[in-house]
Order: sequence, then structure tokens, then C-alpha cells
Amino acid sequence: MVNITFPDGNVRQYEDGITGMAIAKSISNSLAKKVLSIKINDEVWDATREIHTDASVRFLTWDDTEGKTTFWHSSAHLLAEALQALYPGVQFTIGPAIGEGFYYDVDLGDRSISSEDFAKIEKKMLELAKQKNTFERSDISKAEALAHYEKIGNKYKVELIEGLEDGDITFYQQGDFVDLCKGPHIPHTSLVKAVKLTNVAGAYWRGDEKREQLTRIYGVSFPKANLLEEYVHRIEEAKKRDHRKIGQQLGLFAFSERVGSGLPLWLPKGTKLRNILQDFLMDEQRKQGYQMVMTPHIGRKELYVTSGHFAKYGEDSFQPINTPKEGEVYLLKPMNCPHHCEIYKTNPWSYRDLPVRLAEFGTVYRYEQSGELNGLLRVRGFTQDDAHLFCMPEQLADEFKAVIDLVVLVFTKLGFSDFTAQVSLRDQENRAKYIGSEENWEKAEQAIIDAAKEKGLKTVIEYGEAAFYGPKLDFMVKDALGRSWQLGTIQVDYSLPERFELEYTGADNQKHRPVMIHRAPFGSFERFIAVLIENSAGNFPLWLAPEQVAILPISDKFSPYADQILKQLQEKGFRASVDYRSEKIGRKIRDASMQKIPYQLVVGEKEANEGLVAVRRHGEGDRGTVNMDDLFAMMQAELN
RNA sequence: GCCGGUGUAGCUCAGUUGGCCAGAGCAGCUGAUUUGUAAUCAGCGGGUCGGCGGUUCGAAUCCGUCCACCGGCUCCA
Repeated sequence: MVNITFPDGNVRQYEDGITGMAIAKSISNSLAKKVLSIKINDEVWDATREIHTDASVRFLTWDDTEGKTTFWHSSAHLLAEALQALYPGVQFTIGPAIGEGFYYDVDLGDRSISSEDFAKIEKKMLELAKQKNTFERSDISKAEALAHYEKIGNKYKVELIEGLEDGDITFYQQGDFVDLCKGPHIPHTSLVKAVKLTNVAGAYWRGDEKREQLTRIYGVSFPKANLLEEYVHRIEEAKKRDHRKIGQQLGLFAFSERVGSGLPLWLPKGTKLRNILQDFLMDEQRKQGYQMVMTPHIGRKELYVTSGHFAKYGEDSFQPINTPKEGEVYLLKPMNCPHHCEIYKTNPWSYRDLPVRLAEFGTVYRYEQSGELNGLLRVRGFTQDDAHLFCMPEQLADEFKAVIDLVVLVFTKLGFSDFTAQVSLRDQENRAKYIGSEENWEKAEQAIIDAAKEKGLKTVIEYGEAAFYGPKLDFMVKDALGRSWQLGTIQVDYSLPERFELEYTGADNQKHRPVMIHRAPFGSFERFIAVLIENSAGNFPLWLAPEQVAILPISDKFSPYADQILKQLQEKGFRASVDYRSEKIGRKIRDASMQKIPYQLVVGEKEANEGLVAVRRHGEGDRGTVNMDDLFAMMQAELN
């Protein structure tokens, strides 16, 4: 007998060799039908696997993340089974579950698959699912496993098996498809009721661009057909929020083939939005003792040789600019920090002067790979809300915490309440990618971890995500659709002060080296605004809206009254305009609504006679007729 | 950079066995209309069919190449 402990603390005895599924059935049939896998102690198992020891057991269903993972992983096997049936000779590599769905990387040889083939593959998958095949687990020796894949000529699986321990290798089989897999899997294939292949893309074997290019087929599957419908609906909603589309519709920014790939053009309304954000941040920074500086867009090659950027990125970046005079070489500025270091050096600093906080909305240029460019999210020319804080080592902790406060303030003000702080540390295997001493790295890493902890931030640690000169605290925000984006960043840097030989005179009259903090709460205006657009679907809060008020006269006769309203709004500092076109009011409302203008004021005979405006709030509709004082109060309330 | 896909007017899109002067709606311009809560009516103008090269009697349509964009991979100071 084995003792099984349930999540509620109950313990029941079962026969040795009982399966999770049998336990579920002993509780209720409806539970048994929902079980996808079980969590036994801390491991996820097949519900059909025999249990031979005392254990705590939790049933995993579609409602559990791990249940979904099992479901999607099994769906990946189903995809493979369908591909094997439709494309004989295809070689399989790996096929995991991902955040939402699954993929399988396959080597199709000379063939190719496009989205036109999806319907056929989906159909085959559902046909195979209906066979209600079980996933049979079997232990297999390393030698046998190798022999199997050598026989069918699958070098990928051979490579995978070579990296595994003998005695630790399992195969799973459903229908005619056998796969090297550690599992677990769902009880049978017919739990999969709906399947959608989402896209097909290239992927490198083992993520290495020097190795074979495979075909990755992405899909998602569900235990109920209506869940697929919801999924499709959600994807469509996300598409409507695409910042590239909304940016075009609202006239915020544009790209031009003639100007160049990844080089955004900011249109008047986008520039307005950007300037409002900039003013907001500048104001907050002034309160925290920052000083604004400005630096040129290019600098001598030696500047970046000193900083280390040239050695790290020189080859893969925009190539040097040569002057008519020989031997002079300039580079486009990839970062502001080297310039700021030189600003620091214009003065002999006393410990009494520190921290020195230099801020710049600095535009930088980086040659991103062509395939990486993506709307405003990834561009080749962008403006950082950059600042560099030069402080004494003993000031570092307080400065860092003050910066965290600023970042949190910015996020809160802009409606991103759900965020996590990612502590980005060095790659543990490959330390050669980084500059600076081991001692300084450790100090910097510790400073970040401590500050994040003291501020009570929700943190995760990621190795290999550090910058080449220091560790980072990166802020990942979740938007309205639950998608995660990296925005702000704070970095501690001991290296550049050394490279630039930065100094201050201490109370002991000796020269000391300051520590630098790099920080950008938005990251870049480009990226931040892209995320802001996708989060708000272009319905910006009143204080950010490039156009806040549209005044809509019923007919030409009321233009003079509309002008009066406009003047009053402008005197109060609101961004407003009048729609003078000889269109019907329905048309004016429609156009203002399409532009997502927060306040629409309809003015006609009644309003003109009584000194009123009929208010429409975008997203809400008619708010009735009010006088100007009430309108200002209404809008002011929204601004606060 | 790599794999796959796409590229027709300012925008959204028709136009596939290669063949009349390449189409529509919206937007624009002109005129009429003076309007009460999400598209007033009429007329007019607008396109090197992404660029270049090729096949062909003939190319938006087929082939090559380059560019841009989209989805991934790799990368991200």
C-alpha cells in the first residue's frame, strides 16, 4: 500500500502501483475526465504512470499552468505524428510547449511548408486525436535509443541522446509515432479537441546561427472548441492594438523607405505626445537634482575606444565616418555615457559636489540586424531618456534606491502597475564577454540585488542578460493584454569611471574614483511609446493625448461661438481645435472618435444662446450639456 | 544576418491558364448642401503595379536580383 497525501492534507491509502488516473476516478469521474497530468511531490508525471511510494499528489487540469504545458507538449507530439504521416522522411528535433501553445522544429530536407499547408495538417492532427491513442512511456537504454535514431538517420536525436545519461532515457509512443521524450503526457489524444497552427518560421538547431536551419511550426490547441474561438478573438484584438497600425491611423509616426529602415519620422502629433512625456520626466528629474546636458550625435573613434564600445560593437555597427582630412575618424553615437564622462571631466570634483546627475534626451544610432527591426519597438535611431549619476561608493545604495523610486513613479503615472524587476547578471559560463574586474562586478551585482530587495520589488534573476560593462536592473511591464515588455533599466558601472579615469577629491584630500549609475526609466521614447500605444490601444489619458478637445459646430453659423470656446480652452492650456468643415455633426463626431480625441464638444444654437457645450467623452459617449466652468472642472478632475 | 511570406493610388483592398486604355471604397480637390450625436450628394484629379534586369509578339501576372515590410530564429551597448 502507498499513502497518498492530497493538497487539503488528507491522506488515503491505495494499492502499490496505483496510477494518478485511478486515484482521480476513486474521487470522481468528472475529475478523472479533466485530469491532464499529476504533480507528484515536485515532479509532473503522466496520470497513467504507476506510483510505488508514498507521495503527495495534486491533479493538474487545464486550469493549471502545468496542466496546460502537458496538454501542449502532447499536442506537439500530435503535430509530429501528423507531419510524419503527411511528409514521410521528415526528421524531428525538439517540440516543446511554450507560454501559449507549442512548436516542433523539424528538418524537412528539400521540402518546405507554408501557412497554406496548415489546414491539411490541422485536419490530420484532429483525425489522429480522435483515435484516442494513449501515450505509452517506455524506458530504453542509451544504446538502443542511439541505434533507433541511427537507423532512421536522425542526427539531431542522436546528438540529443549523446548528451543524456544511460538509464535516464524514455520514449513515448502514440499511434505510429515514437519520440525521444522525458514526458509527461496527457492520458490520451482525444482530449485535444481544437488545434490551430499559428505560424511557420526558421529556427536554428540548438539556437546556434552557425548550425542547421530548421523549420519551426507553431501551434496552439485546446480541450474545447470555444476556447480556440476565444483565442482567435484575443489575437485579433492584439492586432488592432498594434502600435504600427495605430501610429499610422493617429498620425503619430511614419517610416520612409527613402529615409532608411528603422529610422522613424515623428509626425506633429507623435512629437507632441513625446514632448509631453519628456516634459513630465524632466520635471520629476529636476525635483531629484538632475541637470540637463546635451551632446553631439557623433564623436571621435577614440572616445568609443576608450569606453570599450568600439572593441565590442565596432564591426557590427554603422561604419566610421571619414572627414575630408585624412586620418580623422568619427562614429555615430551608440550611447551617451562616454560623452557624459567627458562632461564630468571638465571639472575637478569635490566629494561635496557628489552625486552629480547628468541627464540627456540623447539620440543614439545602432545598426540593428535587418531582421530585428520592428516598428518603434526596435529601431536604428532612437532617443534614450538617459542619465548618468556619478557618486561616491558610499552613496551608491541611496542613489540606486532613489532611481528605483523614480522608475516606479513613472510606471505608475503611465498606468503600468504590473511590473517585475529583472536582475540581469553575467553569463555564468562565459565571462570573457565582459569588461571590468571580478571584484567590481561582485560589488555592483550585490548593490543591485540589495537595492531591489530593500525596495520590496518583485524580482527575478536572469543570467547572461547583463550589459558588457555591468549588471542591470531591467523593468519588465505587463500590458493590458498580459504581454510583457522590457522598458526601463538601471545599471551600476565601475568600469567606465576607470576607463575614463574619473576622479573626485575626498575629505581626506586624496583622489578617489566615483561609481556611475546609468539609468533610463522609459528606456527609449520609441520603445516606450510603442508599448504605451499597445497598452492603451491609442486611447491615451487626457494629459497625454496630443489633441485633447475637438470642438464640433453643428453648422457654419456657430463657428464664431466655437472660436470663443477654443480661445477659452487654449487660455487654460488645453490642446483643442475646431472642425470647421461643412459636414454633418455625425460625421464630425465620427472623425473625432476615429482620432480618439478624448473630449468632443458639440456646439449649436442651444449652446451658443446659453453659453454651454454638449460634452462627449470618447469611449463613454454623451455626458450632457454643461457650462464652461463645469467643463473645466470635469477635465481638471481627470487630469489630477 | 538566416528561414518563410508579402509588396497594385495617401489608406484599405480587387485584379491567378501572361493579352482591351489597371479597378473599387475611403481620403484629396471643385461645387452644391448649413446640417443636433459614429460616414450628405455630385463631378474631377491621382498609380514608374517596390527597384533593376531577363523570358515573351505581349508581363501587375513567369524567372533572376536588390530593397522594404510581416512572422519567427539569432542579436540587442
